[in-house]
Formats: sequence, structure tokens, C-alpha cells
Amino acid sequence: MNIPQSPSPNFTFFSDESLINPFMDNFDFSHLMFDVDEGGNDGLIEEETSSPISIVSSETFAGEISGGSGSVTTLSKKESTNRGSKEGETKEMGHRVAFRTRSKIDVMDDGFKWRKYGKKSVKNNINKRNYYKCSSEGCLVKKRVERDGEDAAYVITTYEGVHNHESPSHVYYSDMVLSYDHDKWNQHSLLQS
DNA sequence: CGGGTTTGACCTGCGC
DNA sequence: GCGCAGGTCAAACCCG
Repeated sequence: MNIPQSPSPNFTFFSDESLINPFMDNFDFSHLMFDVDEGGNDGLIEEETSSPISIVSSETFAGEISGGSGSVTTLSKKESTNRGSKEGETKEMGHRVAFRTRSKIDVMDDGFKWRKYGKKSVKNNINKRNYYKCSSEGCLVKKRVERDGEDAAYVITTYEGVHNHESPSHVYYSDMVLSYDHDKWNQHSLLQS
């Protein structure tokens, strides 16, 4: 079983509440979901058969991993397996990370610069889904942001891909975050084992 | 003027 | 094959 060092190598800004106290006035974690290249089949997937991003199933872990303040779920990599051979060379879907947070604001500042490129209404959700790309040159990371259809107080943010650069925030916080991640993923390791 | 947002059109995959 | 839904494009627009 392979445990990632981070759900998204360059996405670490949210990882420590102490780093973003002002921001935490506006949201708190409800769920953390992630998907990685390897080890994406370590059992948790089984609960995601009906939906790659199942908020309900992730509740299962809420109490176990951190006393209910948050949860972690590995997502099935449906897109990659489906498209696999055809688009594998063009799509850099190595990582997909989804967060479900309770937030007053739709777009959370994760330290990266995003450019909005689309907005769609999706089925079973009265709220629109927003599509963002990383503004950095050559960086293909994408982000989807949508309000939870069942509870608009929650925002579902999905990251796809890996940044090929560091964010300003990452530079400042990397040291602390690294230590945090280590503990966090150890927890995850225990959970899965 | 450059960069970001908006928004309708278009493309693609999937289920029937 | 067709229709639907999700994802992306790109022109127009906005703003600092």
C-alpha cells in the first residue's frame, strides 16, 4: 500500500488550520477526499462504486480518523480507467483531490493563481459548477468548485493534476506542512491497514 | 492595455 | 444513432 506524501503534492495550504486562522472563520473541513496514481484501490474504493465522489460514504470515516472534524476518502479513478489508453498521454490526471468544506465563500485562496474558464449547471445541483485552470504558464492543474446540492453551506472543491511550480504560500509554509502531512498520512496509513 | 470573468456554443463520452 | 450531461473554448466584456 502506497501512501502519498500529500493528497496533491503542491496542495498543502489547507493542511494546517493554524496556518490559516483568519480563513477558518469562513470555512471548516467537513471532508477531505483524494485520489492518487498508485494505491487507489486500497479498499476504500469499494464504497465509491455508485459515485466517484461520495460524500455519504466518506462520512463513514469521519469518526475514525479525527474524531469527526474531518474525513478522508480515496476516490475511484474512474476517468483515468475509462479513458486510459486513449487520452492517457495527453491528460495529466495523476492526482485528483476533492475537498468538501463548509464555507461561506465559494473560492478558497489556496495560494495558487486560478483563471476561471467555465461555468456549468450540473444535474442534481441547483448551483453552478465553476471551472478553473492554474494561471501559471505550463501548469495544467484544474480545479472545480461547486456548492453541495444537498447543503449549500458546503463547497466541493476538486483539484486535478499536479502543479509544476510552487505557490508563494507553499514556499512560506512548506516546512510546517511537511511535518503535518507526515503525521496526517500516517493516520491514513493506519486507517487503511 | 493586460489579465480575469462571463457566457453561449461547441465537443466528447456515455447510456439507452 | 440519438439525446443528455459534463467539460472546454473563445469572443465579448469588465476592471484595475
